[in-house]
Amino acid sequence: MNNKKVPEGTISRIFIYLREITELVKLNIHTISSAELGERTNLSDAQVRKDLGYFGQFGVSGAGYNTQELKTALEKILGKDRAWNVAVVGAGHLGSALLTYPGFKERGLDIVAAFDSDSRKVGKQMKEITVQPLEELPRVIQQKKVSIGIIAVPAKEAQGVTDMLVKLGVGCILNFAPTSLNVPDNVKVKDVDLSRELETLSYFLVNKKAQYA
Amino acid sequence: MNNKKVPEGTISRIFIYLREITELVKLNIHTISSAELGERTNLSDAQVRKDLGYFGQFGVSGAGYNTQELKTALEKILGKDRAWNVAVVGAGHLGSALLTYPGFKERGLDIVAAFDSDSRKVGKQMKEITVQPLEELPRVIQQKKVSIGIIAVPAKEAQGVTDMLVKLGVGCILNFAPTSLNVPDNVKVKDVDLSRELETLSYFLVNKKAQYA
DNA sequence: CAGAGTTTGTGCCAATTTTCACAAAGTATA
DNA sequence: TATACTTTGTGAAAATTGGCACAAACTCTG
Repeated sequence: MNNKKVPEGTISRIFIYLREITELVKLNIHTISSAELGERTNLSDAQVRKDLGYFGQFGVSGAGYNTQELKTALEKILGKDRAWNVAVVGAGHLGSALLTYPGFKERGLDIVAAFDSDSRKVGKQMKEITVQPLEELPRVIQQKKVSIGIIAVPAKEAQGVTDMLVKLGVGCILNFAPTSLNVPDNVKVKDVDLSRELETLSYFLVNKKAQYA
Repeated sequence: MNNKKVPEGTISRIFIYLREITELVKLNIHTISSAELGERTNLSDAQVRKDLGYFGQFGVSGAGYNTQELKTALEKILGKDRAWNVAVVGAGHLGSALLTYPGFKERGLDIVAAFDSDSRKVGKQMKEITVQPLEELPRVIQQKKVSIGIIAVPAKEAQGVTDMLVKLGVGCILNFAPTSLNVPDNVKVKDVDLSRELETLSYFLVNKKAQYA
C-alpha cells in the first residue's frame, strides 16, 4: 500500500484477477486464496499477493480473500465503477469487428461513435452506431465526451488521426495501425500490432528448431 | 552476437526496426544511424544498438547502418525469408476481420484455413478461404502443415480448441479469447485481450487525474 | 482455549532488462 | 596524411521485476 509506481504488468494482471473473481462471485464462492487464484490464472501465488499488495491489504491470514469485497475494492480502484466513452476511427474489417465486439460493453467500455474518411463506409450501421465522416470527428468527440480513441486506419493516416484526437483532449489511444505514433507525454498509447504478434511467434518457431534439433 | 537468450522485448522491437528499415529502403535512403532510427520508432539510440547487438554487428562506426544490408540480414535471421501457414479458429466478427486483414500476407503469414463450430458460419467464403466445420480441423491442419493457430472463439471453447491444436503439433498460438490457456512448455502462447488493453488504458485515465489534479 | 494448521504481506535476493558512457573504429575535410 | 567529427559496440551501473521465505495473523478442531 505504498505509493510506489505500479508496474504495467501488474495493472494488466489485476484485470485478470478481477475477471476471475467476478466469475467466482457469480458461482457463489465467497473466499479464495492467492494459491487458488494463481492456479486459475496460471500465475504464482506470490505474484498474486505482490500484485494485490500494490493496491492495499485485502486478505485475511489463514482464510484468503473475500471475493465480493475484493471485487468491489478492485472495481473502485480501477475505475470500473464508471463507464468510459470510446470512439473508433476506421471502419474497415477490423474497425467493424471492434464495433460489434461484445466484450467491451460488458466491461464498462462504451463505443459511442465511429468514423471513416471513405465515403463508401460512411452511413454503415452497426449495432446502434452509424459510421460518420471524419469531418464530424471534432464535434462528436467533444459532444459525447470521448476519452479513449481506437485507431483502426491504415498506417499512413494514423498519425494525422492521432493528432486530431490528441488536440481534442483524448487521453488514451489504442493503436492498431502498424506504425509508431508520436504523442505528448500526458497521452498514453497502447500498440496492438497483429502482424507483429504473429511475427514474434514465428520467430519462436525458427528458434525452437535450433533449440531442440 | 553471443548466443545469450534474446529478451522477448528485443524480438518484438526488432520487427519494428525492420518495418521502419523497409520503409527507408523504399524511400531510397541508404544509411541511418541508431539515433535516427530511434527517433523514428520512439526508442532510445542505446536501445536500438543493444537490440541489434543480440543478432550481430551490422553498423559502421562514424556512418551508421546500411538500410538494404540491415533489411536483408534481419529478414534472414527472423525467418522472414519463408512463409508460415496460419489457421484461424472462430469465424465471428473478429475471426472474419483477421481473415481479410491485408497485413498478414504482406509479411509472410499465410492464412490457409478457417474453422467454426457454428453451422451457420460454415461455408462462408472470405477471400480465398472457406470456413470449415471444426470436425475438419485435424485433417486440414496436418494436410496444410499449419504451424501457427489463431484462437478467436468464445472463452469457454478456447481451451478445447487449444488442446486440439497442441495435439496436432501446432507450435504457436495467438489467443484472442479472454482466458488463460494451459499448454505444454514447448508451445508458445501470446495473449491479445482487447478488452484488457482498453481497461489498462482506462486505468491510466483514472490515475492520470490523481496525478495532475 | 490451546495447539496445529493456513495463508497473508513483505523484506530481501536473484534475474532480467534498460541506460550510461566511452574506447575503438570509422568518415570527412583540408 | 593529419585532425576533428561522428557513430558503433559493449562492458558496467542502474533500474525494474519476479520469486523466495518466513514472521505475523488468523482459522479450525477437539
